[in-house]
Amino acid sequence: MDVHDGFVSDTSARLLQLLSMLQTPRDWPGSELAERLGVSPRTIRRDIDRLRELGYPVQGTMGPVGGYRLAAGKAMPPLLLDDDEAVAIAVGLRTAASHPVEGIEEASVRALAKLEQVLPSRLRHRVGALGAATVSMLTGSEPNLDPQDLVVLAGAAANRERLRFSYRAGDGTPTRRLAEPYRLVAAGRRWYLLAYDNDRDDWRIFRADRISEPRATGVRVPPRVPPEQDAAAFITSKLYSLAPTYEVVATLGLPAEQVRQRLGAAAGEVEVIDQHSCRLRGSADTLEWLASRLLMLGCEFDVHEPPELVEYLRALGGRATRAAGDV
Amino acid sequence: MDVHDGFVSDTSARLLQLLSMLQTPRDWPGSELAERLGVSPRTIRRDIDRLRELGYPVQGTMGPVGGYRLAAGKAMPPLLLDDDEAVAIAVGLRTAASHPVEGIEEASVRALAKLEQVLPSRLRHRVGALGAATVSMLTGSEPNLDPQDLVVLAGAAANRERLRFSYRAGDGTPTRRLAEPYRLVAAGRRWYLLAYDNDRDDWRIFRADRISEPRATGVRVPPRVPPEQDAAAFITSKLYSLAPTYEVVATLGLPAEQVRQRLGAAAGEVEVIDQHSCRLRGSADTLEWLASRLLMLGCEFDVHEPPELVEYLRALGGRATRAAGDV
DNA sequence: CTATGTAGGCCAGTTTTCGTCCTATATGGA
DNA sequence: TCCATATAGGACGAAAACTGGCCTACATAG
Repeated sequence: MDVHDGFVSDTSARLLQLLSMLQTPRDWPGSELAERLGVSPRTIRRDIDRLRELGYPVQGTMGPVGGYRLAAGKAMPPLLLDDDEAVAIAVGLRTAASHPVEGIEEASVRALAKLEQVLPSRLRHRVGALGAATVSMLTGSEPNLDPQDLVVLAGAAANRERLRFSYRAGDGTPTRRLAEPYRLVAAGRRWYLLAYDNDRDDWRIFRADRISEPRATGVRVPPRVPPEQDAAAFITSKLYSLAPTYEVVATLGLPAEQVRQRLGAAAGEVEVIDQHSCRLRGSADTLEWLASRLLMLGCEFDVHEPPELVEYLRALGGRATRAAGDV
Repeated sequence: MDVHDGFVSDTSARLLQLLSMLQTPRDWPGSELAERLGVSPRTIRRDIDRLRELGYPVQGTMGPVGGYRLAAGKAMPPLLLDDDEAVAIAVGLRTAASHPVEGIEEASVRALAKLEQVLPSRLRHRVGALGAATVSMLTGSEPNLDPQDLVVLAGAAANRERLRFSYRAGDGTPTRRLAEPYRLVAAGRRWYLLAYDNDRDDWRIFRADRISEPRATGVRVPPRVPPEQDAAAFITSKLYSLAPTYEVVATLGLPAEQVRQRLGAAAGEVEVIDQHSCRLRGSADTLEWLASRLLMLGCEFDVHEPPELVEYLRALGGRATRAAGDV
């Protein structure tokens, strides 16, 4: 709990502290709130009213064991976090940004940008240290994508700031770029930046994990007209040339229902074969990801497509068997 | 952006909206803020002053391209999230709670509890749907732990509320329990609840993933004296009888430096053998976790200890090889 | 039934807040 | 170099809000 109690007896400051206390999962008697905030109980009751008028439903239970606490309303109240909680959220969002969850990719980065913008520097160190240990976990041999860079890209896109960064192409040669970012989008577990390349004088799509050292120049540019009215159309039209996706077909030795439950509905289509097996059709963008999910099911399975996955599984199986070879 | 502009011309409400806008990663000219909030520019400047006095450093840049934005200060300002961002944070925290990051386990659950307490119900559905797809990913065959239950446990512990839940013992038989939770702690990727069992009249440690349907009774009980002055001591003394941990010894065909970088420093001790290989000693609590991390390295390796891991790798290797067998 | 908690009306005195002036200063671009 | 535009902030009067101290009503646990 914040212990910078006492003065700054501003009404607004008191309301914020009140919100902070009420977000704790416990009941606060009005008398205790009054004492801690240094005002009369009557004022506390008025403050509670104020919060309610602002749309934050403070739930008050009567009787000797009663008290106030903040309940769920129709709008999100401002979250008042202590240091540890802020770090925990930042770490969680960084991993979420590295392994985006379908449907909330952009929101994750927006939230991370919002948080990192105001995160005290002493906490930033902790986030970096903790994040480093977890980020490279599922990426396997993928080049690791720094969430911090993502935040810079998203910020520049939102702020219409010109951006300078170095980009290494598919063959590994790095180039220095100057561009006006338009949007940062996620497609199939990868991040792409749609931007107007000032050197090439044309629109380009950059893979975020090939961008390094992005720096916002601070120069704001007027919003440029995207190549097509709908940016999403342009992206999807060009994306498949950039994103190698694998179409999977496999037979699994597990009831269809269990597979759906374990893989989640987003995994693809699951057809029932018989009581003990099913067929899975889906798509993914990295072999490591695919192989990991299939093996984690713990059941027997046959992979029919794609051949790359078969090859990868053969190699992985060999490594595992050899690792278990000489005890 | 929130578009419930206009009235509710309360000073506090305006300050909150101002904070909300300033957290966006862009610059806001004072004139635009004044227009949106329906007050004069002078009032905006005064509000900015107020925020600064509250400890939130608003950074203002002069000149024709200037504007205000919230910078990182020494304390966390209240986070004002829109719906999508709140959902993204909740999803991130749920996965973080299921796979706790060392050092911030409790903070993750505290933050999640704080957020879920005030999360509007319409967003709660989305969180549930999105979370279900990701939670069961790394757990493998582990019984999945509902983050929602964790929140209830943490809340009850913080609020000193008596708790009713059903607990299934190691042999699978479920029992109904009534207990006074003391603390929720994480140890090695698992959650444990230290509580006073009212039926048994003694202190017990419950594994959180074996608890189902926890319900806070709403009855607050006076804080009970923990069995030893330091709860952590009691827990660690009893924990190892509950938590099966595996001590790993393996030889990896990868330079020690790369292993440290890829696995993170927390993975264990890495000894240099020669330029191309190293020896890893560490501990983990699930075989799936161990095997996955080792295989994701993509290098050849030999597992010396424990025998269970060898056996698991042999089985997994067999499955992978068979899956790749008939193309 | 009683103690304890929330809920809220009323009133007077005080404080804060707001808008409209004003000037000073820093910055980017023509 | 000069100008337009931005932040930064002082002074003042009118208006609005806030606060504390009363009061009563009502719900709940023991």
